[in-house]
Amino acid sequence: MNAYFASIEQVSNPALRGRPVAVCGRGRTIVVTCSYEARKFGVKTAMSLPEAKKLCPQIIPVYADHNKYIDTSIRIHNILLEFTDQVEVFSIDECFMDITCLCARGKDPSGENAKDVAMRIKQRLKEETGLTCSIGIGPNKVVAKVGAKLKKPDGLVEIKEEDIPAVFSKFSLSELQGVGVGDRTAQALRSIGINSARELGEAPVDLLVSRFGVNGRILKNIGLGRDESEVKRYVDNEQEKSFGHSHTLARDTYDLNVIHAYLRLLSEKVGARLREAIKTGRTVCLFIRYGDFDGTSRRHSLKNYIRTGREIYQTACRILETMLPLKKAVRLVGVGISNLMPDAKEGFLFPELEKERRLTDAVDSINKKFGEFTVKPSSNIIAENHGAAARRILPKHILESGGILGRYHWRKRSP
DNA sequence: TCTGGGGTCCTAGGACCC
DNA sequence: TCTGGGGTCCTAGGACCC
Repeated sequence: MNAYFASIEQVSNPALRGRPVAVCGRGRTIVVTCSYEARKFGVKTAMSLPEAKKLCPQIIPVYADHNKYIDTSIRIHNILLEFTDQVEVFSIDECFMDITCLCARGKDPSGENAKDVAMRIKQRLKEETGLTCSIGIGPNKVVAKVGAKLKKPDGLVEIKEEDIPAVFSKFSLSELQGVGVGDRTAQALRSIGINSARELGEAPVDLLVSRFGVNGRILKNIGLGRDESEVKRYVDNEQEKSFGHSHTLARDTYDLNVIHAYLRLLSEKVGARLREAIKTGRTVCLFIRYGDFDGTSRRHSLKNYIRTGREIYQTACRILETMLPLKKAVRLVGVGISNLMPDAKEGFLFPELEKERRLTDAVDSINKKFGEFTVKPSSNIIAENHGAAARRILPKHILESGGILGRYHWRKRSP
């Protein structure tokens, strides 16, 4: 999809159409995606918002609404599934499709070729969602993906088998970005004298394997525009293996109260995601990024599977203790859970746990109806305000509390 | 007032088991 | 007193993707 998040915002809010829009986070943030109107001013993804404003003072920042983008993606998948069940989800705004069976290819002179099918897909997507996309057609996924990058927005590029060597021989390494040759790999390749797709394809496989391990062989194939992997069927797309949330603090801090408050908030988010997916997990990961951008993560695996924000928070706190005292001010905290298992939803032996399950179920159903964090632990207010005032108002035991309804807080604006 | 937030996969080394 | 070999699981950390 083209300028995906920004385009969705423009479709859902007519006031944004034709105007420079930057979808971004809250606080110290960057441009996640920007509209083509903003790109004309030189605004790019990953730029800080102040930087973007310098280039384009009239830019309209819009706070990213991830759930909206996921919903749109699912609508797009359903449209693609009208064409074939071989729809492989690659990212929130990219899919591979195997349309071989849709192309009559010579058998029937009046039949469709790949470009006809692609035009129909583009048209359907435009009608149903108002969004444009760029489609690349090729004999394999690597070639199709490179093709899709060649013309944006609203592009359609076909690279035929016989044209691959000619097309790829023109590419520099940076044109292979997004196909498995990121910045670091490109840098490493340059350091061993490989500067283009052609040189990558011609490089001895032993050299690449000794430098890049299992990826060495894949890299050589990318240089040659080769890819043996199949397009997965939609039903065979893999389930998520982990959930996580992270947040950059308004200011770098050593204040453990602030850090704990954010850990609690993030843990609640992760727990809610986990329960929505009807899963439990047993490995909690804590990620800290310091003011100098140096980052570190630690994990801890539990014997039992957990499902609540409180349990995730408690585990994250234990991990945090192993990282104390803080050597540097903290810029970002992140909490994740992995080692997932389907939640059997069976009853608990202990009444306290059963009570907590009923509590989280009730909170989840309220939040599902009225919005995220309509009901939440009181300690979350601290993170949301991130101010000394909130910290003074709330006693320590509330910060550390969890799972008891009386200590949950009703949001003022809630219905 | 440079530098978000969501993920996956790979590797190396240690602990532990049989 | 000396001490193999196969395997799994866990963790830290790096690289990469959008």
